[in-house]
Amino acid sequence: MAGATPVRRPYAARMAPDERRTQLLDTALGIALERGFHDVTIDGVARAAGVTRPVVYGLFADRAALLDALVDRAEVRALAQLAPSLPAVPGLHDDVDPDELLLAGLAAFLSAVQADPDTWRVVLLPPEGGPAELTARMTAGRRGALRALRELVEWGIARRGGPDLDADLFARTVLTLSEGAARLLLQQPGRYPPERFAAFTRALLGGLLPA
Amino acid sequence: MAGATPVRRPYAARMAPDERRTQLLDTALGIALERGFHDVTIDGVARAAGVTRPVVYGLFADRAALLDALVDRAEVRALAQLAPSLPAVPGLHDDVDPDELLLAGLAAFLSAVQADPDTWRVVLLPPEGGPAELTARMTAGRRGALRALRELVEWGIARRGGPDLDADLFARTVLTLSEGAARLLLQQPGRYPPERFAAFTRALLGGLLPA
DNA sequence: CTATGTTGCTACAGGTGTGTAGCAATTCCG
DNA sequence: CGGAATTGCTACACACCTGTAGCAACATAG
Repeated sequence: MAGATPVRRPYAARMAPDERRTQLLDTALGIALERGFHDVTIDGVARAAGVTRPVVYGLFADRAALLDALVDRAEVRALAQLAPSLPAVPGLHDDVDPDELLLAGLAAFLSAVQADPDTWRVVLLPPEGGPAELTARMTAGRRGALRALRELVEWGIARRGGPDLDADLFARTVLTLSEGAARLLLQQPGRYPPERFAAFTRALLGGLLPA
Repeated sequence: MAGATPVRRPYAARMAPDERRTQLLDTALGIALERGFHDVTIDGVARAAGVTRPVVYGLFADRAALLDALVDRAEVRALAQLAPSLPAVPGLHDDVDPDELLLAGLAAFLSAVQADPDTWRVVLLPPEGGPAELTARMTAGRRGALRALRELVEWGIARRGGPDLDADLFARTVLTLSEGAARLLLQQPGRYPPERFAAFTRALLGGLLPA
């Protein structure tokens, strides 16, 4: 039929590098949330953004760099939201109620999650499938969180005078349950509003009064 | 140099289908545990097993079927180990201590994990990266476990007479923490022996005595 | 209405994986 | 020892992804 009309691709809207960069990150974010990190490919992102691969390569060195930038942005955002409400470890005799501190922390965390769900979805996503660097990175982040929590918890246990709990396990418990709560909140905000977790936690802690 | 000697591949040891099948599943298991489901490919399994792809295709229809068989086997094994110690829901007035029931359940679970770590590693592996079917399947399994747990927990809360806890959240808490404990046990059995979790749980529950 | 920089595109070369058709080596049994 | 029957292998046709080199379209300032 027709004599090989080469069919040039319609030119994508031009965009300043910064703008394109965030557009591409948003696109990558969408794919990561839908199908996991392992399905974030340069090719896929380019197509989803309506652009060709070289455009992506102009802004990110390779797939690893793209993913890195993606979680980097998420971490920065997440921390920015959280930082204001991160409590320092009080002194042993300060007049601070450990239970209230924990509840306040949980509330702050959950409301951050609620305020910017997609960011937190990334942070909470299992790193499986990403390159090893990514996994290492996210594991390191979790370890940091755990360390900070453990200090708080040690203070809390000493201060509180209830049962003498294993601080390490308790810190892990708090972290794990908080993440679990966040996941439920993200999946079914209707059924699992923050207040529900607050009430549950309060009931648990209330039962744990010092003898 | 040489006149195109075609270099035939050394013939792999012949094997009856059933035997080969389990060999391939074992190989796939190894890869899954090392690098996650997403890196279990027909090609990779074939190579790791010292065999060519058609051999694998002779036993599994495709990658999805292979993964399905893999987790299938793991689920069967896991359930077989667990079934003997799965408690039925006691009557409201039966003479059973809910705390002891929970502790016994945890102990049984952790000792199953310890007895067959690789099987449980599969069950506890995040399904991310596998095909959607796999994710659906593993999610369904978790839902089943949760349903069973919730019934037990409802009984326990009523029977116990402590604080009136949200049964759904409590069941989720137990499930999440048990999984977490299993993961720790699998990663660092030295630092996190089953008794440590038992002691921690006992301390927690002990603090929760009915008023 | 050009000239120049910017942004995007095409095209290539290569890697790894999927799934299938048809042939070749082995094994086993008469 | 000589056929089946069984088991494994080679080869092919795709599909999708990675990176890169060089060209084409656009935008804007003069």
